[in-house]
Amino acid sequence: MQSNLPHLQSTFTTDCVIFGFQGGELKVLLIERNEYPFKGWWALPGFFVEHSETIDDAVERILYEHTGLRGIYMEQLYTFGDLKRHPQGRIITVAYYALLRLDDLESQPVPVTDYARQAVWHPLNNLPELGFDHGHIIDKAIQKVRRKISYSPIAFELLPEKFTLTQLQQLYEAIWGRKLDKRNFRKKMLNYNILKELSEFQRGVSYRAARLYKLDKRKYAKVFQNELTFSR
Amino acid sequence: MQSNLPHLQSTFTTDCVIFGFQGGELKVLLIERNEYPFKGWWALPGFFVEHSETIDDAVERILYEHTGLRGIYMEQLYTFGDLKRHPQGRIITVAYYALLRLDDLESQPVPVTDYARQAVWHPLNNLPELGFDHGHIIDKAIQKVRRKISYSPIAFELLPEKFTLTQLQQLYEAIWGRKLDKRNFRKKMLNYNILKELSEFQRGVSYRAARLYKLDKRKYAKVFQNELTFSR
DNA sequence: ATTTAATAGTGTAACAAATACACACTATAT
DNA sequence: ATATAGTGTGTATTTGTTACACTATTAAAT
Repeated sequence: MQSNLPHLQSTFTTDCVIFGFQGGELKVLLIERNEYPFKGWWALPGFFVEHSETIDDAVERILYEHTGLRGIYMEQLYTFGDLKRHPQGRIITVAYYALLRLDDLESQPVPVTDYARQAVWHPLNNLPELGFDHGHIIDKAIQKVRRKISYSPIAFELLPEKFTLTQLQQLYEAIWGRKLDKRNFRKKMLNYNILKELSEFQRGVSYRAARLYKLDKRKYAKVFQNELTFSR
Repeated sequence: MQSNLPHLQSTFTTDCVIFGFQGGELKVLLIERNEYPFKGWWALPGFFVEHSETIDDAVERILYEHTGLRGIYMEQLYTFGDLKRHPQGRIITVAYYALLRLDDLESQPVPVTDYARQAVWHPLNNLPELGFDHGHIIDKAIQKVRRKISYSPIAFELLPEKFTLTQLQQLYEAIWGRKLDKRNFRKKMLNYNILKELSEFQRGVSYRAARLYKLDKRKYAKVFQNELTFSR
């Protein structure tokens, strides 16, 4: 903010907590690092932000490098700048979180970068030890998502296009870590009038097939502006 | 996040949206810049973060330099990193907001830094044109505060220790930009049980003096953890 | 053909919270 | 004494939240 300072190279990173939902469980995509520091450790996907890209662009790039997908829902989370968080000196990281439809992935993601040896989905409730302050970043991310699904329909970013109400409920339960009443959940959710009831049903299950729903995009957009109040 | 990179000086700034409440109005402390770029323009207080301080420390320092106060409530807001936001190249800024009891200030604040010629409280609804992307940062800050007073008792950070219910209501009205019903407001606020009714009353008013209240710190702390739901 | 297992799908009563709404009271200034 | 300006209070209505249990449907196993 001051003048007469040298034109310095920016040195900050971005790290991204990528959430997915599968088998009734929330998962986080972690990489095994192939570079020092923390070589061989698990960590969040993330890298230095290039000089010519915005932070959002850098995150989109990182998401693409690790998942092969573009246009993933993402939001800035917090900027971490403790003096000791990076062994090479104080390097701040602008952390993001992203929400991903796991069924959009064709297979286990293969990162196309050098700094990651592999990328693996880990259940949120059973994470390995992480390098840097990445454990802390994930904590903050889940807290944010927990709050945000109460007033914003971001949960749908984690579900396939067509989903059952039970899947939606299980997702809320996974994020909040608490069981919900089926009848009350359905009543409330259908009352928002943001779901379109399809005439399609689940297939390949050995019990009564559930009806599929999808978002009504127009109403969804309105709700995104106005805010929901979804609690308990 | 990668190794074998030179140990570079960090070059990022922090800017702080300092809110105050006076005369039923929300105000923002702006400085008149005494340095290029944007010399002579109004802008947010903010500066480069030193290499040896955390971001929080830098913000506390900046708050102290401009208000003479320590221990002000503050929270990180967002990190802005557009390529064009700073004329000297891409310098990101980690923006914070702070809430200040204006009656704690003895007089108009005098900044002790070189880069500010003066610091002046401006009504939020009538701001001058600002340098950098600072207008945008203020927008984002007020949105955040607007949401946050719905679930967290941060409003009290803007009021004197002893306040009337009408002052509290006017503060909510100023932040939300909407009139509230007096009876409903009082019922709801008193129901949270976080206020202590004093036997003191307002003085020096030419009409019926209002009762003073203050926070019950113990109950306040609990509510801070558990969250309120204060809407409408 | 019948049974079993697994999950889908549905309604109501009780309670709590939010809203809408109007008038009497009190301190001071003149 | 009276005008002024803001304080302080209650209730009925509507809306939202909670608690709670059984029947329906399908595929698989027998």
